[in-house]
Parts: sequence; structure tokens; C-alpha cells
Amino acid sequence: MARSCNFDRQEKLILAMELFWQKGFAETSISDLVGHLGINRFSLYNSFGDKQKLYRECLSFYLDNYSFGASDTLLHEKAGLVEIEAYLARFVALQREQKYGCFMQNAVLEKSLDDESVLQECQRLFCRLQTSFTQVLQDCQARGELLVNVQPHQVAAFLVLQLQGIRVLGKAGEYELLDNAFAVLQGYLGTLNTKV
Amino acid sequence: MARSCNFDRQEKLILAMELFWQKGFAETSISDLVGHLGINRFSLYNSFGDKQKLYRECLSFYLDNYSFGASDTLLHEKAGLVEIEAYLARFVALQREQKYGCFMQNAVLEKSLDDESVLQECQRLFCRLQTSFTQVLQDCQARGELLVNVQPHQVAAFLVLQLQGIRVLGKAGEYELLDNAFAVLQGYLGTLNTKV
DNA sequence: ATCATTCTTGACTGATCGTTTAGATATGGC
DNA sequence: GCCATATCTAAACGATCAGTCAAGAATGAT
Repeated sequence: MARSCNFDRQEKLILAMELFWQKGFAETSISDLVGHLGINRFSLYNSFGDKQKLYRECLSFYLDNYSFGASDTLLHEKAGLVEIEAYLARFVALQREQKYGCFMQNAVLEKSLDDESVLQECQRLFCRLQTSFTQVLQDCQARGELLVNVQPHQVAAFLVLQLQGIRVLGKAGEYELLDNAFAVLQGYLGTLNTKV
Repeated sequence: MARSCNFDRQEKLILAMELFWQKGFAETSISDLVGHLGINRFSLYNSFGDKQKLYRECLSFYLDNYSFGASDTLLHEKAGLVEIEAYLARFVALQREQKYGCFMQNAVLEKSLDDESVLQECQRLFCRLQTSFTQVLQDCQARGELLVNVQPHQVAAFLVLQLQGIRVLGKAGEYELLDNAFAVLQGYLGTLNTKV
């Protein structure tokens, strides 16, 4: 056989993702990547194909490993309105830490128009988010915790929209606006609860 | 004196804005601009300074002339919850037409991190939006149309967040998600009304 | 009509872009 | 140890990038 690769591919993929996440596709040059990843130019091409392919792979990795990270609260069986509210609260708080915003959202705004596959990947996340929220809300309703006239899939869509809005205001550093908006959102979620 | 400029500066500024709006800062080259504006490379530099300056001027022009375009409904004196709802409905509908999203939002996500003045311009719009909504809601409350326990500036912040979320989902082509989310938003606005 | 001034033009700068090539180096099976 | 194979390295590719320059063309006051 032959010589084996002397770096960890996934480790380098994560480094590339970080760079694209921070700087976007266009503003990240191959030279930037070479420097940040610490591997040779050709090795980068050999391992990941061209810039587009690497970007797409980074996006996929982000979607599978970073995007819905705070969702443990939502996925356990007995999750309800309280958990949704806690999830959103943590998501709002997260904006003060993640200065670079959301890689997926950055990708939608920068590249969805000229790269169909990027758009599809992002839509896949929206679908996944809506499905998760819908599931939790349906369970709530089954347990009698959620008003019967509420449509789970509609509220789920509404929550997905909230996440996107929060991300934008977070990237813009509009933390006070965020806190005020979240107070209203909290109030709304309260009105859905049968127990109050 | 001397020779006068043989093109309309503002007309060319609008053309530049369109291009930056569609393609973003990084993906728009000076050559692209030269082609789209139909003026010479040097004339462009002579009239608008460098690429950064031109971009910033385009952003300012957008903020002053395009961003709050559908706001006529909100600015007249007797505007209330019905007008806010109508404004949001039109804003949702607008997403199916404006494929390139919001120039300001694109700017926030692409350039706010490495250009402080871009960030400030965008924050200026957020402030303006919140102020307008707050004014309308305060007037509502004064007329007894809005529940007294509602905080106008908080709901205004909430509405600004909705606009941003709508824009993101619009750019992602998530029209069904948008419609479902809007239905919920509509329902929420209804609960604020004293008349119902 | 003259002339200073300003705009227009197209070629040009050095730098950087994404990508590729050829040759040196290391690996694993025999 | 040897060979086949794959990876690594440095240099280079043509193209394009943002920005500039010198020379010609048009203007308006005199």
C-alpha cells in the first residue's frame, strides 16, 4: 500500500468550519485556510476537493453537530412549554457569546442564491427544527397542557421564525432589543398553557 | 470653470446599491460595478471613493429610501393594531417578490463584524423601527385600544424581531413556514386588542 | 477663441485569488 | 530491502482583484 494521511481529517474540517463561520465563504481565502488548518495547500485540495465542496461539507458538519446543540432539553420525552421557554431563554443568552452568529444563517444570506445545495441543506435544518417543536407541542396537547385550539405545526413554525430573528439581532449586538422581545415571547408562551 | 459630470450620481448610486444588494460586498467586484453602472472605472472612484465608501453610501441610501418603504400605513395618525397587522402581512407577502432579501440584514451578517460604521448604520434602522412601532402602540393604548398591561416598547422590540425572522425565512424560500408563523403572530396581535 | 479646470478613457500596477503541477518523501505489503 | 502507491512540499499557473496613472476630451468663465 501507500503512505497514510498524517493529520486528522475531522479535526481540520472543524477548523475550516470555524473560519467559514467567522468570515463567510467569500472572505475566506484558500491561503487563510492553509494557515488556519496548518496543512499544505495541496493536501487541503486532496482531502476536501475545491473551496465550494469544503464549504458545503463544513455546513453539513455544522448542521449535524452544532446547530441544534441546546436541544437536549427538548428531546426528552416529557418536554413541554416550560422546556421550550428554557430553550429559547438559553438561545437568547447564547447570542452574547457567539459573536459570529449562526453558520447556517450566514450561509442562507450569503450563498443560498448561487448554490442550490446550500439552500437545500439549510431548508433541511428548518424542517428539522419545525418537526422537533411540533413533536413537543403535540405531546403537550396530548397531556392536556396545551390549549386545544392551538395548531402545533403553526406554533412550531412561529418558533423557528423566532430563532432566526434572535440570531439576526444577536449578530447586530441588539441585546436590549432581544431581551425586550423575549419578554413578550415569554408572555405569549404563557397564554398557551392550560395550567395558568 | 471646467467640464461637468455627464451622468446622474444618484442614479448610479441606486444601480450600485442594487448590485451590492443582490451579490453582497465581497462578491461584487469593481469590474462588476463598472459594467452595471455603465461608467468608467476611474469615474467610479472619482465619484464615490473606494469600494468600502461606496458600499456604506449604498447602505445609507437603502436605509433612508427603501428599508421602511411599506410604512405609510403606520405613520398616519390613527394607525393601530389593524395597521400593524396589515403592515406585517404585506411584509410577509413581499418576501415572495424580493428574492435578494434585505440589504440591511445582508450587511449585518456579512460586514458588521469588520466594519463598525456598517453596524452602527444598521442599529440606526433597528432603533427607528422600534421607535415607530412604539409610537403606534402608545397611541393605541392612549385611545384605549390596547390592553393596559402591555408594554409598548417591549412589543415594538418583539415586532422588530419578527421582521428579521421573516426576512431570513423569506430569503430561504420557506414560504409555507412563513405563512404558518404569521398565522400565529396574527393570533397573538388579536389578544392585545381590547375590542375583541 | 482661449485657457484653466475637471471629467473620461483605457491601459496598467502589484497583490492576491483558486487551482494545479512536478518532484521529493514517507508508507505498507512482499 | 524493494517497489508500488499515496501524501507532502514548494513553486507556479492564468485570472482577477482593488486601485492608479497619464493623456485626451469637454466644459464654462473670461
